[in-house]
Amino acid sequence: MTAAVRHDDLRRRNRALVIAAIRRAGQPSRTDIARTTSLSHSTISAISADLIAEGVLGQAKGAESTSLKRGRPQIAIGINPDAAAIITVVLSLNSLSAALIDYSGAIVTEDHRRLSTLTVSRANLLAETAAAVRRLLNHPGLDGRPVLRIVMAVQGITDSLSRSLLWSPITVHSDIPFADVLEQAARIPVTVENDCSMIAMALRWRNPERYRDDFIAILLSHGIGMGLMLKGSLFSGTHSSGAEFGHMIHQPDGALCRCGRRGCVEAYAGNYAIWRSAREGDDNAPPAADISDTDMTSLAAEARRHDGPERRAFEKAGRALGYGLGNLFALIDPAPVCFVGHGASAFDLIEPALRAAIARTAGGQHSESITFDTEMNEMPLIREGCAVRALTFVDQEIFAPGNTAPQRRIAGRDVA
Amino acid sequence: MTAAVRHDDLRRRNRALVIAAIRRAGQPSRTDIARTTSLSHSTISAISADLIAEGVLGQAKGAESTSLKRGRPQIAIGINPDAAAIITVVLSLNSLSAALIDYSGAIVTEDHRRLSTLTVSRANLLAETAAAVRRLLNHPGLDGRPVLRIVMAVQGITDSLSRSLLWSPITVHSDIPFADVLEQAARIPVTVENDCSMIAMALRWRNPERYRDDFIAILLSHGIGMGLMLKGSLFSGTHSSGAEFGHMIHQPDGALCRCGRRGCVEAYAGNYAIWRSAREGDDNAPPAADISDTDMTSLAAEARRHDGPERRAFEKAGRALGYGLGNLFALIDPAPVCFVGHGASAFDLIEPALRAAIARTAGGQHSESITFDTEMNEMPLIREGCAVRALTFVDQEIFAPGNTAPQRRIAGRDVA
DNA sequence: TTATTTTTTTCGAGGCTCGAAAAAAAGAGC
DNA sequence: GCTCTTTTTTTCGAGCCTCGAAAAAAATAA
Repeated sequence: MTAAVRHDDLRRRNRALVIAAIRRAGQPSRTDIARTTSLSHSTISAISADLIAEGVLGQAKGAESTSLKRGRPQIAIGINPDAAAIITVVLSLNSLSAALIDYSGAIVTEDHRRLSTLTVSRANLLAETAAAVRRLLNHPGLDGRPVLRIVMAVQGITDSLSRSLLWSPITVHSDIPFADVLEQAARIPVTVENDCSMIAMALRWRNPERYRDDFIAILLSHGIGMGLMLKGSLFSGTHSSGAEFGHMIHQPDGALCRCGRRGCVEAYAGNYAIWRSAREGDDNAPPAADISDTDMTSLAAEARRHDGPERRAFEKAGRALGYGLGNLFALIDPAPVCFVGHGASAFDLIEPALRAAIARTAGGQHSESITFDTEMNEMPLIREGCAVRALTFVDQEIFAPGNTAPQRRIAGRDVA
Repeated sequence: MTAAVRHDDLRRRNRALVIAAIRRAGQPSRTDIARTTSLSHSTISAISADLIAEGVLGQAKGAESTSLKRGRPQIAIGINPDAAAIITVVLSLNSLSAALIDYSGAIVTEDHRRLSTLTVSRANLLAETAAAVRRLLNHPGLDGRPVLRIVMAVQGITDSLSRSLLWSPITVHSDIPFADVLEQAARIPVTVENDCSMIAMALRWRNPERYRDDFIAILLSHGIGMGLMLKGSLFSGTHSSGAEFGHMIHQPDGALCRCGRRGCVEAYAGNYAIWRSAREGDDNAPPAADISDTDMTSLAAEARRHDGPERRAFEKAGRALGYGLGNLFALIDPAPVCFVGHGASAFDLIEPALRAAIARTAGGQHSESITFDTEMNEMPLIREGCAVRALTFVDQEIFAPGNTAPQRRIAGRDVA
């Protein structure tokens, strides 16, 4: 039983639809928008006139209308970069990085800091995060734009309302109310998301051909993360961000996992697990805290050079990932997969065992036809995903209503 | 990017909303409907007047208005049972059962047949199904009602469009186009669904307190099936009905499953697996084709009587189910679970091992608080789920439009 | 300079929901 | 038995929204 549809929902949704269409197309004409949204020309005309008057959109008056066609030239409409701004915050192991992004999606400035996440106190972690946001809010490049949304991505489990980090491998603290604290500090709505979910958002934004409605992003790094897009929307658990692929049990009573349990996929496929298996040969040894990317690169090089424990460690990782993916496919059916992160650079070592394992599962009936993709660098993807998400929020919630003048609302918000 | 919202969508959706509210409430007044739908009184008045004029609803003129309150008495509105009818078809191992159900959800008549599904030819299977539908269409109790939808439930995997049975353990045939064939035979829109999905629908209908937005129905019988409700809608795979919980791999290279693979949950928890483990003690023995419920009951009795291979077989089943559920919970977070089918009668033997296994998985952090429910008889649930689904279709697709007179459309449909 | 073509805007029609007021239909009180 | 109160339902006008058709705008082609 869906909610009742009121009359003004109509305009709200169609306004959001128009903004989204422009965002995707870049500089479309009104006719283009009418075609992609399947709204009538009159409606597009009315909505875009409103949005231009409100300063959300701008007419690209630049003489780019070098159309060689006959007839009245199209007038390109674009997102007005100065209409608003958003902030992205990415917290990962020993690093805190924030960015100020204008309403068209362009980066205004970035702010990186090293932060010993494993040792920092709870209060300092929150204070550092708030300080990064405050630095961006005071940045001259902001230039008076109202900052309307902050989206923060963290490795770990967030609550289903996207307000707190419930648990994370990068800190000893749990239930960290980032959204509450940042909202208090900045007076701007905040959302806390899982990093891999943001990777999935970014993948769809970058390559909607391949990553449209159903696909899987798997982050291979110290641990294993997953972002899952199903039927066009991000999958999340009922109480948390869920999708804890790395902690599905691959082998009951198997290798010791960083989470304290046994036999998790991560306990075979995380960096620490591959390292442990290759160098120590003991699945029950306590996981190393941090293994550098360089270490993993040389481990992979060694595995490529000759047969031995290194090669077998990567094979075991592939086998665990394959069975895990196969179990996932049993539930959701096969879908395109993108392996993200530095671990993806060793995908050649992982792939054969992974495919062999998938072929032995229910989801692997057409395992040859499943395609994998790799992307070494996860950080830009995470930031981009946060930006897409934040801008979508702004589009839908702030600029969509149209009943009360949005300018006033923006001006009324305490920004700096 | 959702589709454009047209103006007439509004009425269509609000009409469907009103019908749904009435279906759930039974005999509500217009004021009741306004409250539950949060539409205004005027709108409810307009919509219900239309629907009554079209014959979809009826005013319960019976002097049930024994309200002791002051003021104008409420006028109860109800679904008009004669407005339409639907047919449910349930195909399971060696049984084909269909029912004719009126628009209020009451059963008009039922039609059971034994059918050797494992040996019947493809053509005969389709012919028998079509014949069952045809018998119902010729039943005098139909009484001129237009039959507007057929929903068929089958054990097995259906395609994502709900038109074919892709694979099923109850027959050797695959890719059986039930929807096409039945539509050809009856000239009525047909949907083919997974039986466990229909169980989930029925559970929510029966007990929305417990089974609201997120819950899991697990069918314990010869094989293991699952119906999954997530965020208020039935979960399905991207290409098929998906949710093949029974064929998630519990133990790589483990027990031989009916599906030919090794280590599936079903290969430990299906009836044949429990039987095999208790009586043969060899996990690699080929699965028995059919084990009667009586056999399973006596096996369970023996397991309760004394320690031994019987008891251990049920424990192994519980362990497999527990790890499987734990892996599922890692992805979707814990949710209420209902075990359905004859196998649920041995839940007392399964539960301890099941809970112990869940506690060792990522999803089992609060494993004590997870509640399980059992329901021995799956057949009524499946039929009820089909009925709910079929009636929802009729509500939304047939009676919602309102632009063209529905009466004409109904009359124009070739029914008998 | 005129005709053609294409895009954009304007305008009226038709629907929809909503709030307020009116109408309807009972019980309560004297 | 009559009037007052209370509650439900209907009616009516206002305000939006989308759409199609027609008009206006702005270019090229001849």
